[in-house]
Amino acid sequence: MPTNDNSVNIQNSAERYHHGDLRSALVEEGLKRLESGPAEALSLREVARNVGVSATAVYRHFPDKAALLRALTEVGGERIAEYFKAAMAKERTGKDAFNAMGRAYVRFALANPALFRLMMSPAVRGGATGEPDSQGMQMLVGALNDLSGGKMSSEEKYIRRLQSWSVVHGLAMLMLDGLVPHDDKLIDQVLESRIV
Amino acid sequence: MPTNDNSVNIQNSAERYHHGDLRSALVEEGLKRLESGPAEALSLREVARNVGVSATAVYRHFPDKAALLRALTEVGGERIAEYFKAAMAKERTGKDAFNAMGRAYVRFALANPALFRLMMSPAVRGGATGEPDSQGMQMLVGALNDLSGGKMSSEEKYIRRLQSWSVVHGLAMLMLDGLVPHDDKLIDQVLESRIV
DNA sequence: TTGGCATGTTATCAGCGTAAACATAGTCGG
DNA sequence: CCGACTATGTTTACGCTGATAACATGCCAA
Repeated sequence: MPTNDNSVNIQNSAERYHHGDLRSALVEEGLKRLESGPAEALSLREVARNVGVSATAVYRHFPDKAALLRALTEVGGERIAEYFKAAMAKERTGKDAFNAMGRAYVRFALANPALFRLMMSPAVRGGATGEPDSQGMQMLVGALNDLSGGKMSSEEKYIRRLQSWSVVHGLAMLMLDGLVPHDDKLIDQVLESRIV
Repeated sequence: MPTNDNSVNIQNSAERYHHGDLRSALVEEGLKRLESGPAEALSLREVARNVGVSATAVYRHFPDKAALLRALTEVGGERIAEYFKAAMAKERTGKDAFNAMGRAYVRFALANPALFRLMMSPAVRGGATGEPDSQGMQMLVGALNDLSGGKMSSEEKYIRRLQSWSVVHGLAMLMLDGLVPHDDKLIDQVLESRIV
């Protein structure tokens, strides 16, 4: 028998008084619910119910609903970073890399609508102004900086960065909100030709 | 005494059983509440309370909460159209006109955050895909079409239109979500230099 | 072994959207 | 002028929600 088995003992967790790893289970269930509806339609009670635990058990792991949602956005940050990594792995040059990142950004948004919205929502990000410091955002900013040529002032770079982020973010939101049809080819076309 | 006085008889409407023009009052109060918080934080009961009417009176004028919100977006459509008209009145050439419209778009969003979000939210627009057919959107589309030169195919025009809308919409959302500081000069800079 | 602490539960509260039944009053045909 | 119809209000009630307080359980360390 191994001495360092730190995995949680499962054995039909539904019947045990203590769940074992309730926090993770709540996060996982929360993510699952975000796949079938917006964050506003996510109720703590439903999450608890689906995990098989009382409604108020959630409060042993999260001070309130916003805290659970914040935990979900952290997972979202990790996931979009994976999208970016995969996109960057193929394209290496500045322009191609940024285009790949842009596609990844929009596709992530379309693949995870509720989660993406949640990640961007100010209520859950604490209302603090400034770019999120997640790994994914840092990658995006890096790609944007690589993209802009060396002869620009730092202010010019900043404006370029904002322009690029705006196109990508705007396209993602417009598609998410059903104002523009979801169409992979369209994403490429909008992000490709670089004159606006 | 005039014979054709079709104005509502006011006289201390709080004490009369019938309100007189409850529907308008509800819409007005709804708009006021949107000035101090997001649409998700707007409750029918609170609106009714502030208007001085019972909670369920709302249902004589709107089948459900979404219907009231939809009425608010209609007012929003009229208001953004006014922004656009004012912007277009000054600048007439294609490029300047579009820049002016873009500034108006972003400024409207920043001046009416909750209302703007509501107007874009798919839940309230019935979930139908396609551009909203409000007067404001038609003006925006018109300006975008004017902007693109005559030598483009209609598909190219469409892509250009999407790109322009994406920058403007993206910048608005990023500022609204607190990811980019609210700064009038920044708006001009991002919308001005046309190479992305 | 035992006592404390982390982690569950039950009971309860106020607020929400909404439906059903009832009340009031303005309008229109006789 | 009067009575019924209809539009528009109210009261009551239901089930859902987020959240707090008090109580129960069981793991772990002294």
